[in-house]
Amino acid sequence: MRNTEQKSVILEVLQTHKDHPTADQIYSEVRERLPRISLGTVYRNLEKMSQAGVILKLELGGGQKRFDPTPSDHAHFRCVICSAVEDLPEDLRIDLPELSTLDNSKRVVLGNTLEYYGYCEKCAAERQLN
Amino acid sequence: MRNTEQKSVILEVLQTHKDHPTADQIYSEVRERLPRISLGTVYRNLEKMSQAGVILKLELGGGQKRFDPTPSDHAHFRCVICSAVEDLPEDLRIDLPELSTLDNSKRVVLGNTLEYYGYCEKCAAERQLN
DNA sequence: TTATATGCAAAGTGTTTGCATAGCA
DNA sequence: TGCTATGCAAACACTTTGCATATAA
Repeated sequence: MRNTEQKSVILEVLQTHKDHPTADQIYSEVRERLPRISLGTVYRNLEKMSQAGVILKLELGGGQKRFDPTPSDHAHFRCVICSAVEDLPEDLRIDLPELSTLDNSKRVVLGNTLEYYGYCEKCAAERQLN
Repeated sequence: MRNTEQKSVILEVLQTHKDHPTADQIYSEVRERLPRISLGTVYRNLEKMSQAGVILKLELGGGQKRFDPTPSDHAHFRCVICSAVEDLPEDLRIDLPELSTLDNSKRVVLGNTLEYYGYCEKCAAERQLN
């Protein structure tokens, strides 16, 4: 993996985020610094970095992939109606079993994500009305 | 939600699965019983049933949504290289915090999924070679 | 009877890819 | 120098949607 300005700007932009931006959110922010960068380059770099374990590619619903600068444990709540994704409080995180207990295969475990799903506050309210 | 033959066949087909088929896998199996059903109908019904909490829509990576007949707790392993999704042994499941502890919002929690990610056995092996 | 569901096909959305050029190592 | 990354645009894969018709309640 070669070091290019595009790649480092993408990573820097991503690291300023506390949430999980989509590729085109990243693209538009990166373009403020590199106006000629292409969306394809953004996708290619995000993909490579997530394969390298530098960042995390999340598939949280809503049709768009999201990217996380800190590949650490996370808990999210996803609404099955409107696809909204909300972060859950840190202290919700539970102690997961030792990764090695996954089984005795040769998988390399980089991390995990925990996702709750259901109706968000807004959709739950609208549901009551029907 | 009206009961139609299409809907019940879709649900029946899904319930024969122990894995998490994609919409077009379901479509092709349903078509053996209802040759004139359309893909759009399959999508519409899967969406409705997942909104109703009857089934679970999973976004596990690989670009395709997957559907699960039993909206119960699940643990998966996803390869960040090849996007393969593997089921993890049942006994891996951990005791999650009481859903009510999520916070004191008015969210309705239907369930949760736990996902590990990393390199699957095959991709881990190929990675060693490089 | 009438509102919801269907089949069909077209449109949409997000993502990937081929190719010629640029630029890192 | 040689090989990887880029920009551009076209192609792709999956999903959603408009519309006229069919059908459950």
